[in-house]
Amino acid sequence: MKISTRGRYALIIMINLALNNDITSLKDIADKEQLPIKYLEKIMALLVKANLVKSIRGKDGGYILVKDPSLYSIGEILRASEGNLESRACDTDNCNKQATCPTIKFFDGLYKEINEYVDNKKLSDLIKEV
Amino acid sequence: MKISTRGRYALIIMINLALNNDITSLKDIADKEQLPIKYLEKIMALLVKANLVKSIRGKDGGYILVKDPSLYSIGEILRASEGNLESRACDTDNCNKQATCPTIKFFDGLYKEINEYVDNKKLSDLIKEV
DNA sequence: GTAATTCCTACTAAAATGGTAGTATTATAT
DNA sequence: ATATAATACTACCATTTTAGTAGGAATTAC
Repeated sequence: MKISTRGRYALIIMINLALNNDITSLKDIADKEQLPIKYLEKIMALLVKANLVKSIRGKDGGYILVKDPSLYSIGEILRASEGNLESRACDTDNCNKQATCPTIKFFDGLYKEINEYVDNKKLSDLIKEV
Repeated sequence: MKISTRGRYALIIMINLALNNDITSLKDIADKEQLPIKYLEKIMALLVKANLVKSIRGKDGGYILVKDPSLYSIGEILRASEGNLESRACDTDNCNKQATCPTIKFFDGLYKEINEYVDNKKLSDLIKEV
């Protein structure tokens, strides 16, 4: 039921990019936040792949947001880094009891609550709260 | 961000006890639900320890609920089986950046949402939904 | 050409998950 | 009393996930 460090670091990366508002190297973020750069690299790859940030290669390269911080929901950042936020671990498609399973509605309701919360919160909201 | 099978099986166990409304052996539940009895045993131990069910040892023994299904929140069942439902994996007590960390409020808000949802849902609600 | 950066692939240690196995203990039915 | 059927307890284990580390290739500014 936890957001792992992968998702949390992704948020921290995005917050840094939003605050810096310019091309920012991973090294700068890693140094400032005291986080392992090699691990951040892997997380950044997920964010790039999801088109949440643009990368600029070569010397003086780095990363930059592709839109205004107010247009990023926390949900899209977490989904890009953590995978979907489904709270039900079972696979209803391959479950032969799904028609009568009393837990499905509960899990799907929880899923909806979580998604609503994370999609309504924006990256810009996190920055304001500092 | 998932409830593992541990929590889901705990719910299934509790639903079975509620529906049967009498002393019920784990074997009966395992057979009916086609789940591994030895694994359910371990989950049941957590439920007993949390005083959610009473165990009756010896022949014709089994387990029985200690209160009406409407008095069990799903939250207390999940917390007993899964541990707390905190969505933040970092340890704020031992974090030297907590004063300025912009993610804490977000995580604590999500935690609150999740707990509200699971605490308002009752075991009896799941049964009605079958 | 050099330095600084991203990109890519592979490896790894530790923890969590989802079990299994065997035995001890308890209490009931007969 | 004893066989039986149940819970209680302890130890083990395979797989997956998490949280990294390592090394180098590709790219670009200067």
